[in-house]
Amino acid sequence: MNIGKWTIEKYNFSEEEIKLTLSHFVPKMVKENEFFLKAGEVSNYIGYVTKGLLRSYFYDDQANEITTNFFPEGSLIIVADSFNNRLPSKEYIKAIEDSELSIISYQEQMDLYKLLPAWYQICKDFGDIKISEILNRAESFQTLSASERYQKFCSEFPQLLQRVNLGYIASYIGVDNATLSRIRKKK
Amino acid sequence: MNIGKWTIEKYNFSEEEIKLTLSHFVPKMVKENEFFLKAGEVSNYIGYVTKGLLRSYFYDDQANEITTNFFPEGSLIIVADSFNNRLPSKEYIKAIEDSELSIISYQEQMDLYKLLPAWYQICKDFGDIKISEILNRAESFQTLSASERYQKFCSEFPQLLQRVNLGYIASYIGVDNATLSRIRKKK
DNA sequence: ATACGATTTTGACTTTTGTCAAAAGATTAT
DNA sequence: ATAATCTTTTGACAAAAGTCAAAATCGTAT
Repeated sequence: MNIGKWTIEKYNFSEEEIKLTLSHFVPKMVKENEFFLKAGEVSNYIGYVTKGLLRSYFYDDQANEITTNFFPEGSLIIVADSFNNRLPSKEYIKAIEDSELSIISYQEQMDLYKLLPAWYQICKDFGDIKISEILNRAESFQTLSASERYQKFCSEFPQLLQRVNLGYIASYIGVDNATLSRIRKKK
Repeated sequence: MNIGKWTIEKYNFSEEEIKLTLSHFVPKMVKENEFFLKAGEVSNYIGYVTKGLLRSYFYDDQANEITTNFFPEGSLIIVADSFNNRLPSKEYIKAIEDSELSIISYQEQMDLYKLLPAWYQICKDFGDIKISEILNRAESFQTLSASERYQKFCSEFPQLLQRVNLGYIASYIGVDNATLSRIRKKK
């Protein structure tokens, strides 16, 4: 089971353990424009995207839709605050394309902690990767101009450029729609 | 041992286990303007701040000093990328005031994993708190204006206002020095 | 192909933020 | 107390980004 960054190879699991882990996951389809999670619900699943593309977003005070993340194949979807602390989510997660996920429920995941002590380690490592990703994102906002953030987005996620609305990208990099259009125009 | 958000109370440790945990920590003083970590070094300690105030910063491409965090009493200092992946740090961590920390080395911490399986859980939970903090920070950049970010900083960290240079705050909220001065002027 | 809706671009204008350099104010060392 | 240094404020200006509304473009369903 090699799932990109989210690999469990390095934990030297036995066949047994791998089977045990995988047996706790179930497949799930999410059709284009359907929700994997709605704001107000408590996130009850971690999802690994095997196919397709989803995005997360929420509404700010002025009811603007703010895109916070894209989840193409190979992504792990965890709505950290909601899933970990059993709180209602602020975010929606919606499929941009027909998508296939492999999901594990909160409860199943708790069971795994008991059956497989390494599961804590795995989850901690996954968390560490998330931390690096978000730090990187915060740093971009802190130090880069709108146009530099767009450049960076393009080089980090070239595959997404063809697959998502520019409006989503604009909001993801924290820029007005019209401004992104102008940024793209000049070179 | 109640250390604010970073509490180990909820893990229902025995006296033994608490002693075991604490025995792995050692005290460390960092005088004003001294470094807890320098860029280029591999971060070898997690530090819990019991007294004083430190900050983390790095230099961007144009050699601007960018403040990324403040660590007053009650903070947990982990330079995630460097500590977890044993990579040289981009960041400096320097004391703004004479500070006292309680630190645990990478190795000691690894030993704790073996002696105390719950240590993984604790570290995962600490990571989850960090994730929420950084997400909150990224969201501020994504959705708030410079002056709103300053307001938010003031209400989130009122104690820091009196204790750190405005220049550090400006950089932390991603705003030019002169701009922050003007923001503060008008009301 | 046509028409509808959604997305993207454009124009004219405003507001926000940055830049640079100088002045004012604080702080520290001698 | 004074000089030297660091921090903060200010002014004049420039650049970046936002706003609003209309036009152009694209995609899809009929």
